[in-house]
Amino acid sequence: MPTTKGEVTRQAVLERAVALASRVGLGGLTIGTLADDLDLSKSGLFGHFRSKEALQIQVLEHAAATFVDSVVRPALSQPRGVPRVRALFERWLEWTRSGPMPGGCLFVAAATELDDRPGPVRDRLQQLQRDWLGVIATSFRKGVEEGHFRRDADPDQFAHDLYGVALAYHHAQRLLQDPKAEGRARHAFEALLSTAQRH
Amino acid sequence: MPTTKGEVTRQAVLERAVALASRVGLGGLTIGTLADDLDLSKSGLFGHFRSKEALQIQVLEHAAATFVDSVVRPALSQPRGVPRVRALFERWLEWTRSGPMPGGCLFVAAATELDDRPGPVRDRLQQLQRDWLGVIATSFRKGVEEGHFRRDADPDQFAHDLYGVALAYHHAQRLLQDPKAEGRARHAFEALLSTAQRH
DNA sequence: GACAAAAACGAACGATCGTGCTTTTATGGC
DNA sequence: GCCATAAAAGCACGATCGTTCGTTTTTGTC
Repeated sequence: MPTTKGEVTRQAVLERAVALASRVGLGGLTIGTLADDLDLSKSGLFGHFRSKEALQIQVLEHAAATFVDSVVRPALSQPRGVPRVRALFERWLEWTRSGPMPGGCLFVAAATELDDRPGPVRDRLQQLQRDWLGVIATSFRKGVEEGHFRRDADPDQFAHDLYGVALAYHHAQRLLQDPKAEGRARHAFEALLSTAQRH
Repeated sequence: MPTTKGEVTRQAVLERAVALASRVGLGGLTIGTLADDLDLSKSGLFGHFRSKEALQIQVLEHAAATFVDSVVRPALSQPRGVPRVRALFERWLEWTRSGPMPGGCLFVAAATELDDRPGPVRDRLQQLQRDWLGVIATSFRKGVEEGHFRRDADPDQFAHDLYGVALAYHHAQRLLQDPKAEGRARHAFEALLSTAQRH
C-alpha cells in the first residue's frame, strides 16, 4: 500500500475541499482559505495540484467516489426492482440532507455554476451526472424486467423525473427551508413509482 | 414621468447585470467587468448602488419584474384551471430556455449559490421564490374549484412538484445538453396533470 | 445663459486571487 | 544514519476585487 505522506495530505485537502466547495461552489474555492483551514501554506497546498482547475476536477472525483460508496454501492446490493430503486432514492435523500457537505449537494451547486462554462471541469461533471442518471435508468430497467414496472415505461424518463424530485427537494430543503420538504419529496417519489407500476 | 438621466443608466446597468449574473452568478458579478461592458467607469457605475450587495438585490428585483411581465401576467390572463396552469408552465419553459439570460435562469443559479449564505440577498430571493410557488399553488387551487382537478389534490404539493419538473428541465437542457430535455419536461408535466385530474 | 445638483470620471487604497520561484524541512530506502 | 527526494514553507509578482475620495463634466431649472 503505497500511502506516502503526500498522498495522506492530498486526501485530507480534498476532503476539506469538498465540504468547502459545497458552500461556496467550485469557483468560490480558494487556495488561500483552504490552506488556512488545514494549517498549510498556500504554496505547500498548491504543490499537490498543479493548478486550481486540477484541484477542482479532483474535488469532483473525490465527491463522486464518496457518492458511490454511500449511495450507489449500498443500494445496488438491494434486490432488483422496486426495493433497489427505493434504496437509491432513500440514500440519495440522505446524501442530500446530511452528506459530507454542509452546504448542500456539491453536484447540484456545480451543475448550475458550470452549466455555461465550457472546459474540462464542466466536461467531467457532465459525465459524472450522465453516469448517475444511467445507474438510475438501469436499475429501473431491471425493475421492468422483474415485472415491477410497466413494460412500456421509459427508464430514461424515469431517471429524469427522479432527478427532478431530488432537485425540488434540495430547493425546498435548503433555500426555502420548508419543513415539509422531505415529506413532499417522498410523496412525489411514490407518485412517480405508482405511475410507473401496473395499474 | 420622472425619468432622469441617472435612472436611465441605472436600468441599463441592471439589464446588463441580469444577463451577466445568469452566467457567473450573483457573487461572480463584478463591478469592473460590468462597467467595462457598458463603457462606464467603475466608480461611475458604483455610484448608482451604494454597495455590491445593494446591486445584487436590485438585480434580483429587476429579474423578478421581468419574470412577472413575461410569465406570470400573461398566464394569469388565461382562463382559470387547466389552461392557466398550462400557460404558466409553457411560459416558464420559454423563460428558462430563451429568457433575457444567456446563462440559464438567474433564480436557479442564485438559489444554489445563496442557499447557505444568510443575508438580505438570500432573504429576498427566498421571498421571491415563495411568491412564485404561491402563484402556482393559487392557480392550481382555482383549477380545483373549477372541477378540473381532484378535490383532495394538494396545491402546494403540485407547486413543489412542478418546480421539480422545471429544475430537471434546466439541468437536462443546460448541463447535460440533452436534446430530449424539452420533450421530457412536457411528458413530466402531463403526467403531473393527469395525476391531479379525475381518473 | 448662469448655477446648483447630479452624474461620471480618475486615481488610489488595502485585500485577496492564482501562480512562480527559492529555500528549508521532513521523509523513507539503503 | 546517510542522502536523494519529496513535502512544505516563504516570499514575491501582477491582476483584480469592492470601496472611497476629490475632481470634472453633464444635466435640468430658473
